[in-house]
Amino acid sequence: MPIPKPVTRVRGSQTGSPIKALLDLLGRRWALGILWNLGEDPATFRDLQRRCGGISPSILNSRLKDLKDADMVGREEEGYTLTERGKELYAIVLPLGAWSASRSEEAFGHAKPGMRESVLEKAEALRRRRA
Amino acid sequence: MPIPKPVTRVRGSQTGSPIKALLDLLGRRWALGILWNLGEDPATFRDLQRRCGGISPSILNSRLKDLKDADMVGREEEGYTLTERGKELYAIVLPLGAWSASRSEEAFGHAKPGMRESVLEKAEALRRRRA
DNA sequence: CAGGACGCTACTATTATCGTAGCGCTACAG
DNA sequence: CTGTAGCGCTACGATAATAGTAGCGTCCTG
Repeated sequence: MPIPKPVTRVRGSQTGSPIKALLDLLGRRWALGILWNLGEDPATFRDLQRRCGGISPSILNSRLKDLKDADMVGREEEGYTLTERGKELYAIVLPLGAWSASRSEEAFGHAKPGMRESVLEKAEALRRRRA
Repeated sequence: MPIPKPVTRVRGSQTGSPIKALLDLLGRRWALGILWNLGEDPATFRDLQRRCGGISPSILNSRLKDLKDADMVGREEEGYTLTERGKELYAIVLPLGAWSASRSEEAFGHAKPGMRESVLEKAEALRRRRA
């Protein structure tokens, strides 16, 4: 099950080329958030729901379906988890965490205490894992 | 949940930490697409509209406003263009292009003619520019 | 002046998302 | 056995986001 097939287009976006399909998938609300929250460790449905700040189950399920169709997440014993493809994607978007933290600090002058660290730790953790 | 107050929040998402705010912003439809299409060179309003495949002007304008508020895009003589911050972000998501192309190719064996090249050229171009 | 492109705004129709309630299941305690 | 609790998920009405089309005012060029 490939990346969003060029056939399954969504409203308006004429999803022709791969990049458009991808941007389209990631452009759906919570898609990136789910990817992000599954990045470090698997999570159960309700767990994921909590991590995302109380996302409604209908949407969570719908998004999970999208991501499963795109072969980004799979379902294992421990719950939902990223596939190889999902992990690759996660690795790509990972820098967003550190970047947003530093940028936010610069912009609003107040990074949330602990947040920057936790984000950077995440990045660090993955880097170590991949080494 | 005590929270900082980053960008403007949207429906439901309790946009707390910087990363959530960012994922929220990028999670809006066409946000990534606009970023992507502005990556290489500036574009006028209608030009951008065409590049995004006929996105409706109301949404385009709304998204541009969001991105301007987030200091990602600015408006210059030549049209809309990425700010420094926007370029940083673009640099982060740039690999998505090549990745989606290769993944798509692997998945259904046929990259859209011309697309893969154009994507890779984009990456190449930026790399040269930054070197 | 006509014609065209531009940046947008206004408006309605359609869709996506939210929020809550709740079902069927398992586990585990009383 | 009964109760309580968590789980994965579905259903559904309410509401916000997006699509799509039309068009205004402006600046050009001819």
